[in-house]
Amino acid sequence: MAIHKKEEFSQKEQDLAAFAKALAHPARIAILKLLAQRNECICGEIVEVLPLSQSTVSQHLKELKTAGLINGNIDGPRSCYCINWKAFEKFMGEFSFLFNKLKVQNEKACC
Amino acid sequence: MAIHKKEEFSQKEQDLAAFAKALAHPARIAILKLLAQRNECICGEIVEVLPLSQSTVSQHLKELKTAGLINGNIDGPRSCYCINWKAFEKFMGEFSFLFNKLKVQNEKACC
DNA sequence: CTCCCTAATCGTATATTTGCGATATAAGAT
DNA sequence: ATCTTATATCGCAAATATACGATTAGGGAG
Repeated sequence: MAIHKKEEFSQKEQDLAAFAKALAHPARIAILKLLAQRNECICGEIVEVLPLSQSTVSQHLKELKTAGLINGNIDGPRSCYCINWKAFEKFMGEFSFLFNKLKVQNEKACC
Repeated sequence: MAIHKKEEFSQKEQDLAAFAKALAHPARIAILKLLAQRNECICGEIVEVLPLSQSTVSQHLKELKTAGLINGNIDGPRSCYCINWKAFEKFMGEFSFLFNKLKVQNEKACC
């Protein structure tokens, strides 16, 4: 890649792409699923469930956090994560807006 | 990456991740937006709109097609793409199922 | 058939992601 | 103060992704 061209796209496009990138790995999907399923936020239980090392899981958690999809209470000995539903809904909403809405006027596709 | 661990996750997790990965680049978001906006399916007009070379755009189109998000009529001189709304809805539905549904029982988050 | 035009593919350079072991950090227990 | 436990971070290796120019392929026009 000579130069990153990502900056040349609109902010909204970049934001949606960043959101999608955060979801673009089965481990992160699995983490989010776990966080969504448990009543209590989890910490290192994730490490036991996933087929990945502790450091790798920690890295995935960091990516999800950086993307704003999860919140983390790093309080001392154990840290507690949970889904940031607000951010989640925001992005899902934007996707729906972008694609579901435009779909109506475009039903007669050629292929 | 010593070994790819992606295979160790469930098929559904892998599928969702693959879908997200297809969306994980502003260029591909822009392409999908374009395809959704135009009544007619487009071909190389995309190249003119995007700040990328023809070969790069072609590669992104290929990725979207491989992911099943778009259909392509490669009919001779010019090829015509359009969004595969069915696949799109399938994935959006699965995301909603996974996250929106689980949200209800998990409103009292700790962080 | 030869000349265009459009689009796909190849080869390659560079950037980013993924994964892990080792190490650091931070708080509670002894 | 030291040990333990739970996480985060660093450094590195390998795999992927991104981008582009050059080339190839496949029609239509003349």
